[in-house]
Amino acid sequence: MCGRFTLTSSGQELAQRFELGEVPTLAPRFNIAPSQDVAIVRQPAGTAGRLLELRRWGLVPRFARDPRIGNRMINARSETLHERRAFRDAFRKRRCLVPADGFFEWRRRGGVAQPYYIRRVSNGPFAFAGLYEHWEGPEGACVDSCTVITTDANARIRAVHERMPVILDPAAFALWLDPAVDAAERLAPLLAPCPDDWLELHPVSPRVNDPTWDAPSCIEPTAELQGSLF
DNA sequence: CCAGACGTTGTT
DNA sequence: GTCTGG
DNA sequence: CCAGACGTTGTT
DNA sequence: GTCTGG
Repeated sequence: MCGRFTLTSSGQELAQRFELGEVPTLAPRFNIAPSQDVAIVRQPAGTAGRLLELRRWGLVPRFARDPRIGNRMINARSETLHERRAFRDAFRKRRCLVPADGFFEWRRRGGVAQPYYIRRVSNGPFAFAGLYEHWEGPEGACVDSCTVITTDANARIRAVHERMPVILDPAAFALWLDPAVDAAERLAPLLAPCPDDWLELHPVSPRVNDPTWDAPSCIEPTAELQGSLF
């Protein structure tokens, strides 16, 4: 799955990769966690242009009475998107890209959870497939939120974890973002595990476990944690 | 009909 | 154990 | 995802 | 809002 990621690329790199107009450089983030604001790229209905904006990570369905439900909607399974009530409408009409330049997965063995950092071999920004939603509560409260779609891990990632985020081929961005497209049979093929050779991974310090620790040390390679001696 | 969920992951 | 917050 | 709380009453 | 479960 995907519960932490990084975004450190410059505004220029993001603008180039996602075919955006001028984008301000965001503060580099080495430990983006659920409930925090994340950048997304979307194409509003009735337009041909893309825009980058910030949204809360953890999708709050329109029908939610309590927006805290979003804390448990940080991922959506690609296999069941089309039938889940919480995601179905967003899958048809509100798809987005979630720019990232790496993500974390934890390998559990015995009592030890070893975090790994995973990034592109070519080491630049890429896109998770995502969905977004707009929620309005009583008294004018509103939340603009998003979620990251998951799929089976590819062979390389499977050494660490059984699931991984969907990473879209840039050639698929236009179709994925087009709000006029709502044919599940055209979109489903995009939601596959990315090729093994796109990604590389290395173990990192468990400092990344603390969602308030946001520093370059989150992604520096380290030795594997030692398991319990007992 | 009404009430209650609406989700994923991992672990057992 | 389960939920909330980051 | 992980970390940290998980509760009420009364008093200041 | 819509579906599932009772």
